Amino acid sequence: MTQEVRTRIAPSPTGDPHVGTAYMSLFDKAYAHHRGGKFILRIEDTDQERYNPTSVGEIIKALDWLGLTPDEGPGIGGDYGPYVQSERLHLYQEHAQRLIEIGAAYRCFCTRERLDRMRAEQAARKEPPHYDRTCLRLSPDEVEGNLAEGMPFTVRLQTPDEGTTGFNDMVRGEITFENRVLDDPILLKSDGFPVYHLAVVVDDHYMKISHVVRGEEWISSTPIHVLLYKAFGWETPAFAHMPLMRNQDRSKISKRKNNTSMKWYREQGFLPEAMINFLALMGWSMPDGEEIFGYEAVEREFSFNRVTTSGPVFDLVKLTSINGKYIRMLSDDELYNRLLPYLPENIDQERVRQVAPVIKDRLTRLGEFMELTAYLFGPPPPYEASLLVPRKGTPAAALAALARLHTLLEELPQPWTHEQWEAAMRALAADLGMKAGDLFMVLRVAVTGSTVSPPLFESLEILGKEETLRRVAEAEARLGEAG
RNA sequence: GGCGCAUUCGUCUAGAGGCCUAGGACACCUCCCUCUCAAGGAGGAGAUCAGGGGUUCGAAUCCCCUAUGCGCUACCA
Repeated sequence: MTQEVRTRIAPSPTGDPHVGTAYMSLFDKAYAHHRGGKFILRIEDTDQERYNPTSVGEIIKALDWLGLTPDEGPGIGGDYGPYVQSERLHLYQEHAQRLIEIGAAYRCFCTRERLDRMRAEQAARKEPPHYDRTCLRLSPDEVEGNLAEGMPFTVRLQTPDEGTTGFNDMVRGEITFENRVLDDPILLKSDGFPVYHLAVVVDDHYMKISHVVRGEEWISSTPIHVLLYKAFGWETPAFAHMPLMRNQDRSKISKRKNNTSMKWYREQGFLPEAMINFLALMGWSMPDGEEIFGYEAVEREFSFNRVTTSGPVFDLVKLTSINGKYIRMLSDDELYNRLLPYLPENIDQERVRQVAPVIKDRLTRLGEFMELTAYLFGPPPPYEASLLVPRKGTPAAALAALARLHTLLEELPQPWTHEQWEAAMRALAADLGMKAGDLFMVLRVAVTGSTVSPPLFESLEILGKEETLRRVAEAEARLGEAG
């Protein structure tokens, strides 16, 4: 029997849930599940200085929202916990100790100050920065002495001086590094916390991670990880380095140049399924070229062979376009339900139900609903009387048109539905010597306060006869004052 | 600076030696539909496949060099 496929996402809880975390999770989960395996969440909170306690919950919430809920993780359960690194400290310490014992790692008593000075000198000499191995040359007695004095120390991996270390990347093929360019990395910090390199290898091993799927930024440190697996005598997992999402200037996506918080996308009213579709299109494509597809399709079709190697620019315009498509695919009832979290507390929900189908084609984000339809829930925004006057018309003519419109609307029979009045209004326009479109525009401005609006007739129906007439009367007054 | 990864329309991509006078999507333009705006439909413009050398009967696809971009180069991840 082959080994179970297990992938993981390992975010550090340092702030808002990052869109890059969602991006990686999508492929992690899709691949694992495609192979009948498991997707694991592990929290990498070994950097105490950047730790943010609310972040873990936010990350889980964001993944849930997208439908990327992990199979194992903190608060979720699983047989390989704990899934938070700060609860596994003893493990890293034991393993660092083991590396020292077998001669693969050594204690380093150098202070930050000395290291800073050393690097400054190297830079001055135009040498690449690297640890000078002062502490590797310490005699056993010196080490014992330092320990006895209680000097703080870090643990460094001793990297080989010769040969190469490589690995086969599932998206990029063979990648090899000269061992001599490898610096002796710190594995355990002086506060007893591990550095990423140690923690990730120990955890991935004990959590039985079979495929390490992560960002391209990790390629350079993979040889260290490979060396660690070797030192421990463990089997190395498969690696897949995904392309990095980019800002418009092609630098690694950042919150200065993009909205990187998943919370933001949710608040704006991007649909999770649109988000998934968009993310899946970055660096991956469906075999049949389909561009609108859901998570199930990604899971069914996913393969690292179809992952692109160059970093895609994150394009909010395209996301918005996809989001609009998904909104239009919603039934009226679904749209109504999805809209609810984006509405003010005391809104008239029945009216929302009426408005939803009318606005559907015009919505690009759920959060846009109120700004597009405010005039249907309250008075129209203030507008200049001149807006009521058609381009080639006069204020007097507009006023006359409004008066006729007023009477017409008043006299129209119930039920108050537009099929009845459209013909009558067109006739009125002809009678007034106006283009129907111009007459409709006068009414539109009177009712919506704008020359750009959702459909006029449906708007009148929703507002009802009384409110419509009120607005027409007000427009007449406004024009009267102005003229 | 060193090392690594990358390079097809503005952007996301298709493309695994002949099907490519390079296809699709977003954005853009035109037209149709139309009460405005959208949505929808039909068209259009847009890439000498980074550049240069090879290999081959034939290269966007394979190899080499150069350029450019990005990443790493922390007791961050």
